[in-house]
Order: sequence, then C-alpha cells, then structure tokens
Amino acid sequence: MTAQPVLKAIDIPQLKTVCSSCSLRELCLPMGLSENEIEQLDQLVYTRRRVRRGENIYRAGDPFASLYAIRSGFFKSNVILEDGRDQVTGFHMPGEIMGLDGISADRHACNATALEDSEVCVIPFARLEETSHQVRSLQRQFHKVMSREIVRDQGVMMLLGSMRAEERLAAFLLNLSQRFVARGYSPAEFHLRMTREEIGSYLGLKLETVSRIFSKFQEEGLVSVQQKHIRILHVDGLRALLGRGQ
Amino acid sequence: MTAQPVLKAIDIPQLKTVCSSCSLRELCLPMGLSENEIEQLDQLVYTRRRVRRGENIYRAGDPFASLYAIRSGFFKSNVILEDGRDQVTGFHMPGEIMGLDGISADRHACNATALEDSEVCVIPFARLEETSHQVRSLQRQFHKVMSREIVRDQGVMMLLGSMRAEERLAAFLLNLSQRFVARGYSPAEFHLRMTREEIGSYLGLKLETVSRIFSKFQEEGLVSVQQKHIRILHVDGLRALLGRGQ
DNA sequence: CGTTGCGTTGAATAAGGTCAAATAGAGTGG
DNA sequence: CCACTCTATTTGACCTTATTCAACGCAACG
Repeated sequence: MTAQPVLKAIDIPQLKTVCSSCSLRELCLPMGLSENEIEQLDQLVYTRRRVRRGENIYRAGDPFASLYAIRSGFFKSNVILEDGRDQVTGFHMPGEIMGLDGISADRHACNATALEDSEVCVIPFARLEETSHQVRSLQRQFHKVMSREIVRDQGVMMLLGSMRAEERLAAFLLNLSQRFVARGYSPAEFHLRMTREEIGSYLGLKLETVSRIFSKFQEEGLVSVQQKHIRILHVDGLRALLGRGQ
Repeated sequence: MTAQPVLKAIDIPQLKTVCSSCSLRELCLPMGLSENEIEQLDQLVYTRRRVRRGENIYRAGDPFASLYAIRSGFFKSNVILEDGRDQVTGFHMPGEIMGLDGISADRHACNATALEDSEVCVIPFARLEETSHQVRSLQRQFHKVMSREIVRDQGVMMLLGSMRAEERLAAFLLNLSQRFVARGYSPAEFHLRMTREEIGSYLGLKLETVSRIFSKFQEEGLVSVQQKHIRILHVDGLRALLGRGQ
C-alpha cells in the first residue's frame, strides 16, 4: 500500500500511521484541518495497534494515557456493574475516537472490545493536548469530537428513555446504516458484528426481544435478516416506526 | 428584569462574577487551578445572568456561543423528538457546566430550563478556547469537565439500559444525595425541584410509576416523602436495592 | 459428527404502562 | 381570610409489553 523500502523496514512503514494520507481523515480527528496542520498530527499519531477480535484496547480502571482512533474494524464499549451486569454503551466504527471517558479521572471508565480483528491509531493524550495547544484548529476539532460524543449519548438516552422496543431497533438500524454510508459502504446491506445479546444490551432489551423484532420486521418486509446479514428493504417503513411511539 | 436605565449601574457590579472568590470554585471550572490562573478566568467570565423558573438559558437549535456555569439554582436539560416526546437528559446543580452539547455543531442540541429562579455565569466559548490556549491547566481542566460529562452519560445509559424501576429511583436519590453533600448540603434531606413527570422522563418511567415507588420506599421505611420534600432514612437500604437487579 | 455458541420461537409471567378518579397543595382574587 | 382554581400527586383496576424459561434449529469448527 504505502511505500516500502526493503526488508525489516517493511513492517515499520506499514505500522506507521499517517493521518495526512489516511482515507478516514474527513471523518476522524483531522477533519477540517489544513494539509499543514494535518502534518503536525502525523508527528503525534505514530503507532498503530492491531487488536484481535475479543481483545480489549483498554478496560475499566486501566490508567489512561491515550485515545484511540479506529483505523479499521469494529468495537463495542461497555460498562460493568459490581453485580456483574454488563451494559453496552456504544458501537464504534472506523474514524471514531475511543477513550474520551478516561480523561476525567485518568482511568478508563469502560472497556473497549474489538468485535472483529481491527486496527487502531494510538494518540498519546499528553501529546495531543500539547499539539492542540499549538495548533488552534486542532484544539477546536478535538472539542468538537468530545462534544459530538456528548450529543450522541443524549441520543442514546432518548432512545432508552422514551422509545418502545420496535422503535429502538429501527433507530439502531437506521443509525448504523447512516454511519456506513458516511464511510462509503452500502446504506442498505451490511453485516452486524455484534450478537443479539450485545444489541439487546445496548438497546435495553433482552436478546429474545431483539430476535423477535428482527423476525417481525422481516415478516413486514422492512428488512431481510439472515443471521448477522442485514438488508434494509424499506427505509421509509423503518423511519415511520419512529415518530409515533407510545 | 432586563435593562433598566437608572438602576443599571447598581446591578452591574452585583452581577460581575469573580471565579476567584466564588464558593463553588472547587467544583466548577476553576477546580485545581492556582490563584493566578483563576484570575485569568475572572477576565473571561464577566457576566452573570438571572434565569427565572421556567425560563430557558438556551433551546435546541439556538446558535452556540457560550457555556454556562450554574451559580445558584437548579436546571434540567431535555431533548424533544419530532413527535413531541420529551426526554429529560439531566438535572444540573451549582458548580456544573451546561452547554457542552453545543460545541459539536455550533448549535445547541437540547434545551436548558431553570427549575427554580437561578443564576448562571456566562462563559463565552471563543474566549474560553483562547484562554485555555494560554493557560495549560485550564485546557486540562476543561477537558476533564467534558470527559466527566461523557462518563456521567454512560452512567445514565447503564441506569436506563439495565436497571429495573426501583433500582433507577434508588440510584437517582443516591446520586442527588451525593451531589448535595459535595455542595455542603444535607445528604439525607432535600427538596426535589422537579416534578414526578420530569423524574420519570429522566429515568425512563411514567410519573405514576415514580409515585408508586416513592410510596413503596416510604412504606418500607427507606425514605420519607412529602410531595417534593425527601428525607433518606436508610441509605444502606437504598444502596442494597442496587446491586441485585434482574 | 458431536460439540458449542448463537439465534429463533412459543407459552407463561411479571413489570410497567394506561386510564380514571380522588386528593392535596399552592396560588389567586374577592 | 376564605372559596376557588389549577396543577401535581397518589392510588386503584386493568391491560400491554417485554421478560423469563425452555426447547429447538442452525452453522461453524475441531
């Protein structure tokens, strides 16, 4: 892909991350920065890390040192309560930044688990703060990223607090679809990386309920569901499900 | 209430906010800053604004320009869906910062409504970014404030996603209690500023359910409830309610 | 070819929601 | 100060939705 001098040097450039040539730069931290500014980011984001399916980038309680930008793959984040209950708080795809929860207490507050083999760019936070101290537009962009996370969370609260089960699943599918589009994938056809149980946890439902609603949507011709393969057949039908809750 | 020619000069010094002499400085944005640094904040936070009960500091869609630190009073924030459903996404008390949702899109994403006559300190965001560009520890502190908001939201998701009704209300009361303590008020006895409906919306329950559970807690001797006046009689009893959900 | 994990489906049940009525306070105007 | 109004709250009876429990199917994998 990128330039490869010779032998041992083969892996190094491969793992060297360069924001300025990254296809996700319009979605990720570099969004809205000039060429010049992005090059300053390149200095900062110097390692990429492979994460195997099932592995964690960090766990709740781990000391916080870096943010992680998803380069490829798919993640979930989840919080675990003392009694063992496990709540999925988000699903994350390429271009999204994980780890923002760790800043407040210098420890991560949740786990971040890869749902498929993935790669993340490691962004040492101290250096990010340093650089954003220099580069004004990076500071600005970073604030937007954090704020976007807050707005996203409000959306989830809305979903959990005032939607019924069918609406939740419809909203979930539409949200995924939209995010896939932004990444150049099909809006209508995609592969769920998470289990029914993880979807349920995220949506505040039991896995059986999720499964039943998938079946119902399928009967109604809204989507075609084959295990983890989803095809949205009737977007407006799904949209119509929102808007008229209880 | 607003500009009144003659009296104006009287109100201005009264309304001048000074972080360095503010009793909330250990909870608010100045947290952890040196005397010297706080004085730089003083330059920045130069107006205080009165908000009457029922008034909004901002509404969803309003252009974003400032953050607001609560000086006194009590607020809720809420999002409204197209179909009119209204979800309370948080309750806010003195020392807390509101408006962080507005940074991401330069427009506010939710409404912020005073639940009692209140005062907020207006923090012009452009100037905050500017100053935090200068004062390193302010940058740091501001990031922590945003991150804390993200962690808080995760807690709400946990609550909405995986707790049953009684647990939610218990968690809600304990959380309020804790925040009151941090502000020097009694942990056991307080006045709810919000209605049952607002509590219900926040907790993803109907107001009748909230009312029933209050009654149940009262029967069980956990709390004494008289309309909006709450007295926690048995904290450990409430705590025990968490931890063993479904 | 059995094992294992994930997904689907059905029947019974429980948790909350809905609807309706009664009550309690707070504020208002006479 | 009292009657009146309005809104918030409480409570009961009934209903709906989602959960629970259990059985079964399916696909991947060693």
